[in-house]
Amino acid sequence: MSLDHKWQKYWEETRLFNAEDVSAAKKYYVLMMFPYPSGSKLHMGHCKNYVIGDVIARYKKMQGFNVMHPMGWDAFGLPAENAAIKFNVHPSDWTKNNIQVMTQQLKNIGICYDWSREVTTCEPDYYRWTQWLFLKFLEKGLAYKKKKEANWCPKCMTVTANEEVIDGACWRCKTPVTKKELDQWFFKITDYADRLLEDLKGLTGWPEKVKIMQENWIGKSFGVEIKFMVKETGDELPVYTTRIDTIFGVTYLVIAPEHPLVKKLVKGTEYEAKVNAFSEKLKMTPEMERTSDASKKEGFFIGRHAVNPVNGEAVPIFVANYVLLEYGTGAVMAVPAHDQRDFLFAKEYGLPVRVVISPEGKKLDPVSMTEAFVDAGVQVNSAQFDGLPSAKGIVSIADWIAQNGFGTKTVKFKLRDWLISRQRYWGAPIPVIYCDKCGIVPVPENELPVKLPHTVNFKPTGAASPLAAIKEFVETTCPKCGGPARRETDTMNTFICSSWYFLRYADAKNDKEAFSKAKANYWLPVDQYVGGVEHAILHLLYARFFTKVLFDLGYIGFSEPFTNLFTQGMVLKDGAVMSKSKGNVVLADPLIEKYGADTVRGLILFAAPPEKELEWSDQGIEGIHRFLGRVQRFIDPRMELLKNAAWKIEGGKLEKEARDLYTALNKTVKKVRDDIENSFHFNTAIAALMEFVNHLYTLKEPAVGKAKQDFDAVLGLAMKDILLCLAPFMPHNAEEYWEKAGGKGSIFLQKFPAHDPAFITDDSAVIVLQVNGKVKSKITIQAGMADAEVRELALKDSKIIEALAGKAPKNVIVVKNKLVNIVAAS
RNA sequence: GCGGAAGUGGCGGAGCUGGCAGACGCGCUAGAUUCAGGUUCUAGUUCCUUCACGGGAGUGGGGGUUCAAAUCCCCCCUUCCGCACCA
Repeated sequence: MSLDHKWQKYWEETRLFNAEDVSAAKKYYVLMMFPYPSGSKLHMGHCKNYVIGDVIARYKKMQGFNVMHPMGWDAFGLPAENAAIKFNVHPSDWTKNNIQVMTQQLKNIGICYDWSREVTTCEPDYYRWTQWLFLKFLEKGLAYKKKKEANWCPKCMTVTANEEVIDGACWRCKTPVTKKELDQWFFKITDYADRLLEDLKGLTGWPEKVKIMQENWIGKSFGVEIKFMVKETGDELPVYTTRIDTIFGVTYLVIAPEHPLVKKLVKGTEYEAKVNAFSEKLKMTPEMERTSDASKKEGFFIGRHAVNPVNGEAVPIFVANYVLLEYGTGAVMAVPAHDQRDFLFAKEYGLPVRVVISPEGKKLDPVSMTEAFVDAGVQVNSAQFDGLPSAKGIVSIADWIAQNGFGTKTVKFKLRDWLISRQRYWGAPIPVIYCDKCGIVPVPENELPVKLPHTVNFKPTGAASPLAAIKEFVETTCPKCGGPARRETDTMNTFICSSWYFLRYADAKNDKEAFSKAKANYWLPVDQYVGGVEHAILHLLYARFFTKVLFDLGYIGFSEPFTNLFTQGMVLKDGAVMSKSKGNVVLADPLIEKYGADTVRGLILFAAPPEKELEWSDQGIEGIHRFLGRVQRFIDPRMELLKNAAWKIEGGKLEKEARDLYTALNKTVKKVRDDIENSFHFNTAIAALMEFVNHLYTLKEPAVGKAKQDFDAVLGLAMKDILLCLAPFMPHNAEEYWEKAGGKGSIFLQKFPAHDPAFITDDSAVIVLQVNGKVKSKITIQAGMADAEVRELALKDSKIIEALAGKAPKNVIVVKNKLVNIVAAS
């Protein structure tokens, strides 16, 4: 049996890394974003993620924490279904098979999971609780059904959430999305917009980048909703603006072509057909195209006018492609002089430009302007507000409008409600029933789970989920009145499954509830979450939302799920992210086979700091391999010293050689600890260990007496500490030496070394001597020598005297234990 | 366009609150061990110049602050990432 397997088996059999629900030790919950069981063999990209988490888990265990490091599978979702269709197998079989393969692979690189807490989101004992959570949301009015135009991916044949549309395309398959009107289930994430934004401030353990991305996505803005009125019909037409200071510059209004009021306004007029054709066209245009060229503004007059409440002026109403139905009120007041989009549109269609904000000390000419003036300035042409700085104008005009009932001050968010229904098979069925008499009826909790039928006809049809074709599934009775009823046939977005899995790990086997409150409150929030930055918005926003809802419902006592977040850099190959579809994967197995798991782990960790992207290269693997060899060749002949090594040494009583070694050891241990704890910079931690091992090879052991005794004692400790420091990174070898050295039990039950703070500085210091900032000489002094004394020595140094060439020093700067810079006339 | 991160040898990367630029590793060169290859060990390896001692330049580019700048300030260039008609 190989060394790798020997220890992997040992860890598994001794359940060494299983977390305790009750423990005197402090808990530490380290979690990797769980993977999608895609069936691709483990490649270096995967390896990097899991090895990072593994190092943290093992390190924390050696610090005496009760560590929970679980693993599970985000197992529902389109790729399984698509692959199943392609290979003509059932998604369930495909998924199960993949899980098996991936589990083995994770074990092969020696990741220490608590497998007893494994969760698989496509299993009924998991999605039962996903469905239960849906019912809770429904109960609280946080889930609702609405007919709405939604993003539709023509390839995946389902609707998607806004968060899943990247650059106007489906985030999974990159197909440009179109719009489709369907009856859809939504989660009211907008109710939580403010808290999701506010609580970001408290997430001090999150990367700034991720917080900024969430902030932008939530997109809070302060403005005024102002009521225009359609002159011809008397309809109210509210618009939203953040630039109320420009209200007197409105020269026309623009409505989104899909706006319901538009239909009414043009009904029976010559514009009706034109508007319909226009909005149809926009609907079919992929969003990417519609928004790709910011300058291509298209639209036309619809024969109606709107009255500006502040001055009674009637301005023409247009429809145009650049106004979005979903944001604000779906209509905007156009101020071409001060908004670039309006400006371009006005120039295109010959609409008037009216300046109402003037730049300080300048005059704008509407005719000769080449772009909108969007900065702050002074109010002009703005009735009683003339002369006011526009920054004050925003406030005063808003107040005045509110007082006169022209409109109200409003806060808007870019964030929209989360569309959660999917017209696909491989997901958790939405647990509701439609009854002609009773309407929408939730499935009673004791009837959960609503099991996903094991059909073979799971190909998407386009209009409805494949479940709709399964009579036995659809036809049911109403839980309320007992009459005939139909089941909902859409399934849930898989991001729901992953929005609470971190809670399930705390109590994975519970068949009475999703998780016990006590266990959840013990284990969570997650102390260290690790994952890819690609989920900065999607998963991380949804998980925060779920946590807040569950907190409000009283199921948990915390409202943020992840205290610390670490986003690791991806592994690239030939400049692209490693992925099966790109055909640029470097598999882990062959390398593990050849060099052993520890060498592969070491290389990944040593090549770059973990947050950085890593362009894969095998170069360097020899270096790690050699290092392990050097450790072995050093320890083997000195095994007796290691076996007899003490746990603590009195530094003060050591002879010089031993004391120097002891100091070097302490510095190394401190560096390793600091690098792990402060920044997860495992690359420099490993480098420090290499440096120390190199140093050991250069040492000459004193021949006899106390000097030799002391030295040997420190050397024994040094070897022991090296093993302990190495253990989180290269666990198999560490265990092996630990055993050879007669260590009792696993090395992971030992304490990680701590440095002796009294011995981290050398007795002597090398001082750099500079003349005018250039190094001219070096001297060795007693560490901590007084500045005046060092200065004296520096000025007496022969090379310095030579460099000065008789010139008198103008100034001498002494930096303690570091350098002396002598400033002389040049 | 807006926001964020980054730019250091042939390569991956180190450089803490300003204080010897290039730790550690790869690669390369020379030597030792070896029948040979591999392994291992020793020495060297930023660039220019010099037989050498030495000297000069150097952290994307240009300015500045300072005794001293990869590090702080200003301007510019490049790359990557995110957002992008959000009114």
